[in-house]
Amino acid sequence: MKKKRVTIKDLAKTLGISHSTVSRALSRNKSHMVSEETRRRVEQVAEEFSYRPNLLAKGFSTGRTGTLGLLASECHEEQSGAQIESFLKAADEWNYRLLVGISAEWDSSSPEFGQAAQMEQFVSRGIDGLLLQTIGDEGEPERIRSVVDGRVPVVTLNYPAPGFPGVILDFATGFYRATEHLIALGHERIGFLGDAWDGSGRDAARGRGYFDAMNEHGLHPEGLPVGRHQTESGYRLSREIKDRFSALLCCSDYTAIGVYRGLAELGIRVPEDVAVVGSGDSDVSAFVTPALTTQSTPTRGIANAAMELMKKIIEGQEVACQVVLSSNLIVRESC
Amino acid sequence: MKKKRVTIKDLAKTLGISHSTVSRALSRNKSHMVSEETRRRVEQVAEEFSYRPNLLAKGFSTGRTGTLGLLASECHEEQSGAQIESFLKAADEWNYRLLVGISAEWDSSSPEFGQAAQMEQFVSRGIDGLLLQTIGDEGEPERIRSVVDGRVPVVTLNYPAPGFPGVILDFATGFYRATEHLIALGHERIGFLGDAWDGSGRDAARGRGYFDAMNEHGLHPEGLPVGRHQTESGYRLSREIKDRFSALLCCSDYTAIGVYRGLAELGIRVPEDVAVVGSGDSDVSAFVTPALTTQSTPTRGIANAAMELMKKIIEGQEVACQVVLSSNLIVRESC
DNA sequence: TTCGGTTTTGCAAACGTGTGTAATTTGTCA
DNA sequence: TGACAAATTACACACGTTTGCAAAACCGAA
Repeated sequence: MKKKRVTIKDLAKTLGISHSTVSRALSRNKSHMVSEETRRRVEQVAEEFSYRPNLLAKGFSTGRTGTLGLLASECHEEQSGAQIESFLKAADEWNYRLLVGISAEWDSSSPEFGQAAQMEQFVSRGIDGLLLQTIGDEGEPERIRSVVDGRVPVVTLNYPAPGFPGVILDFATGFYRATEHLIALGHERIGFLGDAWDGSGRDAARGRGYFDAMNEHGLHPEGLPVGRHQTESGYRLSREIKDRFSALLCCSDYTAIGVYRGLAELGIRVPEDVAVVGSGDSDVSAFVTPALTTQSTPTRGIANAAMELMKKIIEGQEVACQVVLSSNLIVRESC
Repeated sequence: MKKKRVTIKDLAKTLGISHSTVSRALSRNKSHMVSEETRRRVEQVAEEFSYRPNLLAKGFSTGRTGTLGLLASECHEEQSGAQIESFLKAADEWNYRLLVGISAEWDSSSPEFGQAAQMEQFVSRGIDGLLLQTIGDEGEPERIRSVVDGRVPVVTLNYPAPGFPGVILDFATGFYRATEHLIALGHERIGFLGDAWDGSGRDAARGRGYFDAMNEHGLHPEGLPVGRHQTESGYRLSREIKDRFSALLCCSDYTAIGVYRGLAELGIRVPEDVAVVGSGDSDVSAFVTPALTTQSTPTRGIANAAMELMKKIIEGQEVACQVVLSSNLIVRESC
């Protein structure tokens, strides 16, 4: 069943030349070392035999595979999916393949398949670079360093790790503005739904913006930890809101949609009784009722910036350590 | 900067034995060819040097890489993202890595980066199997065969391709039941929102179920093509609905949510004036108002079934050509 | 024709691992 | 102690490609 692949040697044999010449003829940048004449003949035979290079062997030989590793965080299923898609498209445009993994927060019972193991797997498979979307304190820089150990360039995503280049969306300023927006509307009891315990955690940056804005206006910040950002989490938490808050900042659109539902069941109206702000500008956010005011999240922009950074590092350039993308508030009907 | 990796030869040298012995000592299934004594010594030194096998070289040598290719369709960003995540988790559990690609419907201006090219890339990279989620008539079996050519086992996803094993969710029966459900509620003017032109297309199976149910009850089926399944599509289409229909079957939850919004703006109530059914049982579907009646879509089940199938094929077993998973209707408030 | 230089080609090694086969060691029994 | 089988190890090659270096071919000029 398994057919033998056509190799470079097969071509060489039928052409009556050495396989190294064939190799040179087919490699784009070395083709000046081969006469135009033979290059054409080689290409013709290659076409005829529908030769496909063994990229495994090529990568093994050159140390370059044209493959990047993407270690994504399992945050909110749907939202992180959109981000993954953006990376896939960006990588495709830069002519890279992507080995994708999800750092397993969901099953800590088998630590051997955790983040570090995935990273090692990727590195062993000869990736040219690693896109790392770590969560919370899982991403201790030393641990990353110990695994990768300067062998593979790393670009961190939305999580500034000292010493590693990365791209981060400026959630802090985004949430700062969102909070100010709510304050300007007259709100004082503004709650924060997200995991920003003691200044770290998944939503730490958003939390910082929120805290700063509240403090500067002499207001008392108060937050509710969410756990996994799912619609259900927002629904569940809405029970604890009652009349504690007149406005809510959610770290995910989906959490916000869950809040919508929960509040509605309690007879609390949005935005009349409670204003709600989301984050992510997800596909649905503009179409729920009331349309959700949310923080824009340019997944394609993040992906492109990360790829650009990665490309530069691979090519040996020095790069600015952190690329910061700004996020603005998309004001709709929910506040 | 780039450090040299510790190889099997390095271990051999410090141990004063040949590298082939080291190889055998470290390989799980051949370790009976090595004395217990040396196996221990090898493992100890390997640990000490923190040896990591070069999986590229291993794959090159053995022809097995432990990597699968997943060629996903860009359907609806969020929904396909959830399915991709399920595959990643399933693959991880079976100890496989996933090379992920998206068959580029979004940029047909560069056909060289289309589906066939991605498949070739994957095959050239030495994947052990290909998970293929094709759309519409893009997935002509001959084309797949010409690229893969019996070299790599293929499992198709939600798209039965003659001659290829695959796993499909029984959308047809699911939509048949959904349609019957609506008919039982007294609806007669039931519209279908999806791409099932002339029996093929992305939503063909759903369309079949719908058509069958309508015909069997002597009702006139009528469908609106959607294009990309996004929330916005549903919103846009809702303008064309007016009072043509008293019930709508949407091939995606997100389309349904868009319809919600559009109808609301026109002063049409759900479910009083128009009943709506979605598909996908996405995270948000239970939390929109009214909670969406939808067709369940077990992404994990699909992923697991596909992995199981793939594993069997790789191990050389004969397999049933199509695994069919059933889908049931989750009745909520929208009809 | 011969020389020097340039272009083109071939040889051989390298990348890290697996594996068939032969060589060596070990163990057992007479 | 010697012989023979069994267990263990070493040698060498394979996998497909790239690449440094030397050899060959070519070309123009003296």
